[in-house]
Amino acid sequence: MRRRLQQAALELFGERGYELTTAAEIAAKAGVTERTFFRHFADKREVLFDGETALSDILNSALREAPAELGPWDALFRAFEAAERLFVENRSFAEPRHRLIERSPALQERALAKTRSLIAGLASALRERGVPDHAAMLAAQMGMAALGHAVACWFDDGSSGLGDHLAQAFRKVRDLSASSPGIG
Amino acid sequence: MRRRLQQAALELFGERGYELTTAAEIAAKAGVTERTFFRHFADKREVLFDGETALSDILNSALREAPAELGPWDALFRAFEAAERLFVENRSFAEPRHRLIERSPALQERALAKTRSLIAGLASALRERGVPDHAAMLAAQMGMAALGHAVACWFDDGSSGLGDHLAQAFRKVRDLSASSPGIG
DNA sequence: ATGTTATTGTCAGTGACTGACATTATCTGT
DNA sequence: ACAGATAATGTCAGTCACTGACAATAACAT
Repeated sequence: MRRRLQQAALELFGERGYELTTAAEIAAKAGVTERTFFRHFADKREVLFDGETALSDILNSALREAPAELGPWDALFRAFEAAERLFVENRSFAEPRHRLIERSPALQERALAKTRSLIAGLASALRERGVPDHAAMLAAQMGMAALGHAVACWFDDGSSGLGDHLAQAFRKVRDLSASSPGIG
Repeated sequence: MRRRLQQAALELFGERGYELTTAAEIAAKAGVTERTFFRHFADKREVLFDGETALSDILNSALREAPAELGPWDALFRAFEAAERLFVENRSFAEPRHRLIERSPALQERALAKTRSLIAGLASALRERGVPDHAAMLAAQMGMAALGHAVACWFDDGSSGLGDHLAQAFRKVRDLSASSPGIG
């Protein structure tokens, strides 16, 4: 049922756009009532954000299983490497979805919130590895920024694999932050 | 009028919380109609997010005026230094507002969106300095993460100034990303 | 005083979302 | 196959965010 609703929503959003599609229409297309729609999804946006637990699970377990002697930055890199498969497999599904989100501020807000909760999960896993509170959040945000950068470059330039772009992104973060402001 | 509405909203949100306060109540407390409220603010959340242009302006002009030979990381540091005053002066107003936002997912989403548009502005200013497209976004995100970290530490430990925390945050980013994943 | 313009009030309407309760599957043990 | 429990769905009424259209009023220039 959830799948049917998600499918109907994707198609309608694709045709009329997110704001011009009512929840009742989605429900009707799926053959149910509007009320049923809101029993499956907390709100209209949520119908597009449902596969995110998989990524979170992979990242968290990868962080837990990473060698204890690894620092947060290397641990994050390993975690993202472990999630590479997920991105590659979902690419064809993720791209149209991304275009939808781009066109609607409301959806962008929700996407940001989802990313934020992913970051919070990463930070929490880093804290369990002994990283201090705020530093864990900082590292998680840096890592997520690097991941996003890698994915963006990967979308632009498919000739290299996501893994290559990821390693490059991590290097870029190091190089960008290499100078010492406040000293010079 | 905007001020009156914002003031009324702040008080009501403080008493009953954001979700339990209706736009009509805010308007009534300010002595106007609900319709007038929505003429001044695009939506109910926006009443709490209105002073953000000041920060954006300072950062952008600081980035434009920074010496051209400075790399993105140092330029960002200078920009944040230029905005320090703004944070110090608004601290007493920002703290209760922050507590309100923390308590409401809807407000958190909006706050994230505002931060995002700030980051986008930074990235755009960096591009004008010659930083390539995606790298500009990456650097802007890193900088914003550092700034957020500095502010968080500053809230926790007021004994040092925000400037000190900022320099420390930028150092932390460098140190965290210093290792070379994929090599070891 | 008169015309202009910006701000507000009024009203009717749409659409997201919720609570309460009835109805209908779906499943379980016998 | 049957009765009873459990879960998913339908129905309905209602609240609230938000919008468009138009009237009323205030502020201001001429």
